[in-house]
Amino acid sequence: MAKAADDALFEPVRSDRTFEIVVQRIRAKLAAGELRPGDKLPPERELAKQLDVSRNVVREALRSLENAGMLKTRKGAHGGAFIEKGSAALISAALNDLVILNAISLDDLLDARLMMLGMVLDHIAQSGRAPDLGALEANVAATAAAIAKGDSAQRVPLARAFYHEIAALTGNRALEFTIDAQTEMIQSYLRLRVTDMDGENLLRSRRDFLHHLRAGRFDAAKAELSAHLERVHQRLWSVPSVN
Amino acid sequence: MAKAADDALFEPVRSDRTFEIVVQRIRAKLAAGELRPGDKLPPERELAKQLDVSRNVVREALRSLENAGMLKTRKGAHGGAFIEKGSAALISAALNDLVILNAISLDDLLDARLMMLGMVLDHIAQSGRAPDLGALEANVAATAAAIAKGDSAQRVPLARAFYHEIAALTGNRALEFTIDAQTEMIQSYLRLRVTDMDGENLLRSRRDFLHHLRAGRFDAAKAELSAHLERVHQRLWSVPSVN
DNA sequence: CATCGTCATTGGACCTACCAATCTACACCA
DNA sequence: TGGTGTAGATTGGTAGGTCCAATGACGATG
Repeated sequence: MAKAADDALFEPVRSDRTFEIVVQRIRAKLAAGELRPGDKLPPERELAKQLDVSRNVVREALRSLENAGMLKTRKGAHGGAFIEKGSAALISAALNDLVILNAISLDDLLDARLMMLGMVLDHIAQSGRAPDLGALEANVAATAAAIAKGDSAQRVPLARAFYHEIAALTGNRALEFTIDAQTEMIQSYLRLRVTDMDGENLLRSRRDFLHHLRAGRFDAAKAELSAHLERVHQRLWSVPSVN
Repeated sequence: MAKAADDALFEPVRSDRTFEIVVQRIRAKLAAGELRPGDKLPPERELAKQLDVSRNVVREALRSLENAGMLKTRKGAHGGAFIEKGSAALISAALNDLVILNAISLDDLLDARLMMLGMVLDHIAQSGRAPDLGALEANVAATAAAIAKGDSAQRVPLARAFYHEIAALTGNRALEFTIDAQTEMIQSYLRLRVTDMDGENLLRSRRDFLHHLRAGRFDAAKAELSAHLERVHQRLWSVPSVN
């Protein structure tokens, strides 16, 4: 019997597993806009009955969707599976897995982020429009306040927001998400390794950066950002892991 | 009974669901290098016995890992769950979900990719080193051959490879993966909407691009790339969906 | 020697039962 | 009256069993 020529005469009758079909059905409803963030799916038992599959299959499908960040489940009386709105966590989880699998190095990730932040500034410079720096100003002010109060718990989310606002200067959400994902991923490593950074230095760098931006000196801003991140990254390797 | 102050005195004894713990265990073995791509996990029944959980829980855990692209399962005698090596599919799936959830628009994604490709060229230009164009030359040659033979099936993967090789010029794997993911994601839309592009035009653009690169005219190369992608994207909106 | 059938292995699907968390409603007591 | 606590209903989480289906190895058969 001829074993599968280059173009098979017959394709498999049923390649997909049942739970994958269920996933596709739900994804389709999402793509079609029939299900929107915040909506609740029917209970597992009900869903199983409607789709005529076992509850087990439904659960495996929900697991896939939940893992992909499209769902969250809550127990109890008015619990269930709720549609989430997308977040950078989707991408940062993927990046994290790629680092775990040794497909990319942390070094490359750091460089890539630096390059992309620089790209954002280049893009702004090239567009000729003066960027709206309100969010960045507010962020630096909040950082100053947090440092003054010694509130180090606030520093990590503020740092994340800082880079987010830089990305947001482009108005391109795809870039925002990508850079957010990189920041999240890198911060999850920093949290493990660095105790606390010198607040004064951080603040000076942030203010210089902002100052350059306001004056339209994008190259100088880029250099400042670059220098700051270099210092941070340096720290990442010099401090031993706390693992 | 005091309801949860800002900093809870006691954290929940067990917040994680059992299958999540199983996922963490397996991820940990991956991160520690005890499990490497290609390795096989024990059979579900065996794993359930070892971890002292139900087989159901094991299956849900495997579903999560499989969905994250870290595993693939095969049925049958010598089947099982095998560790995968990472791929851009992880990120492109995440991007796809974000588009589905309306968190980002296809437009932004197209722009972001264009910006990042430009960034790569800027980076090369700035580094001063002459890039190794071997892979790109080969790709364009293969594209020419495919067009001459009328082999349109080869065109899509060749186009993907083309952009991959551009990203690879940086030697930064994180960028490679990110750009690959964008390309994959966008191609999955193009495949739905565009019949076939004019081969002659494509080839001319590719050759011009390469010619500029060889001569070290990075800005001209960038402009050519940009113009080409503009044409492609134009097409994406002008041709009605076949859905 | 090729071909076919058999069998062990392993993932895929189903089912039932029960546990655990959560919210509602209502009875109960101060 | 009003708060308090308890019972019940709803719903996800876990257990553990049965059977089916695909796969590959091995041996029987022609």
